[in-house]
Amino acid sequence: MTEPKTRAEQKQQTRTNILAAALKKMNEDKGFSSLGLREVAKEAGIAPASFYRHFANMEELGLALVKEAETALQAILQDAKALEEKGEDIVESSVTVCMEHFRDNGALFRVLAREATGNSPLIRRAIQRCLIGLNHQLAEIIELEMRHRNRKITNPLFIAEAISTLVFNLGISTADLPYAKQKEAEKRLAHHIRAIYWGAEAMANSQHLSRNMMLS
Amino acid sequence: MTEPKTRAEQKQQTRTNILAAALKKMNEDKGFSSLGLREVAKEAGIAPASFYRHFANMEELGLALVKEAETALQAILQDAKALEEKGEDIVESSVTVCMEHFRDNGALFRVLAREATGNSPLIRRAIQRCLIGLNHQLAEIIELEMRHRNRKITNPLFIAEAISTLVFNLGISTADLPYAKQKEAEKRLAHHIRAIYWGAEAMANSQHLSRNMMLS
DNA sequence: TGTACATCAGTGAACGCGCGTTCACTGATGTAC
DNA sequence: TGTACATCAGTGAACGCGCGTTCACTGATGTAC
Repeated sequence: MTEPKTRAEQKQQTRTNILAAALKKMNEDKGFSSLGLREVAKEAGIAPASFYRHFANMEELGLALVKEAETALQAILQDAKALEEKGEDIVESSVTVCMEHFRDNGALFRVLAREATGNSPLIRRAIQRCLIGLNHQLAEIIELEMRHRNRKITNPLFIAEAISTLVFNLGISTADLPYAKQKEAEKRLAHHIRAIYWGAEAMANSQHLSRNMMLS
Repeated sequence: MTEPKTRAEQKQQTRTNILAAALKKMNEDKGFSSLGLREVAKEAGIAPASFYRHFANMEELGLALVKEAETALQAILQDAKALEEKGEDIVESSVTVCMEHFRDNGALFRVLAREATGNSPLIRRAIQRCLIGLNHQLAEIIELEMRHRNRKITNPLFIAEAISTLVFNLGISTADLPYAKQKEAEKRLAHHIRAIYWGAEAMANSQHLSRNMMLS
């Protein structure tokens, strides 16, 4: 039997069920702010009142979901870093890995994107902090990659910001599309990112490259 | 007196009031899906039942808002095109103009961004169509600009997509920040866009440029 | 122009409904001796 | 090990509330003659 035993484990299990229920409901209806406490409780198989044994209100549930999403995003970065260290083509393979994660955790990331401009200031700030942190980590990975290849680019943090914005948006808007469309989106995304890399490198090298490349 | 006279004008005025009320409420609470019919009616100064003289339900209101946002976005593109024809520095000045529009219509664009992954499939599809159309128009402007300057870039539509995504995201997430922060965001945004332009040009010229610029 | 009638934007009251929240409770699990 | 007591996750009933929607209405505006 995989039945949990202690009370603490039981409780943890129920909490997990609530989070899963919220995610499932969001995948159906879309949108956290239009998600009701009773709705979640019903999906999770508990009485509405039981919800309060785990969260003081829906906002706290939202914060817990953001934390889950943050963990999932960290996992993507870890994968990307591993690829980098293996010396693989970082753009092509990172994009593929990314999209896989988005496929698995589409609902989770959609919460993040939605609530980044959502109802609760608390949740909004939590997401902002999360994304800023991720950008810094991505910037570090990019710098590492550049050093390995003896390249120079301008302001890696800016580049990281541009890349993560694009990945995030494309990823979310295509996560529930059919496979062929996703693959096509991957190509576009890889193209975008490569353009940014090249541009950043061109900017860094602009001192000793022909001036006629300078644009606006 | 600027009092309207005919019944049709009166009705139009009330409709406008409803849209304005919805926008105002959204700026306060954020989020269309958590906006109530009664709430909007109250803000607009009409009885709840009167709402139905203008919209069959909240979703129709949402669609009307999307249409408004689309018009506002078109205005941005017109401005950008005008700048291009004047021969000004298109990146720097377009970004400034863009951010001005985002400041004026922040609430409107936030609706667009939110509901792009929102509750109503009808609204979602309307927004998708709108954004795709805009990307095509932007791509045309970019191609025009490139021809004027005797430049070549890769796939202008891809580039337009990357640029509009970045502009849209940065614009929305900074529209309600203090002025100094906005100016700083403008700089970052201009940097991103320039990197993309340079990258796209570098990619287009890669045949007759030194190979060591090829990255991943 | 004046009169009789039609239109229809806006109203106020009423409806049934599902919401979030509270509370005293139950009963299995955990602990002390 | 057995017994008596404490803990606390989960319950079911009840609450007041604001929601979306309906309906017959009002009365100013518009139209026909």
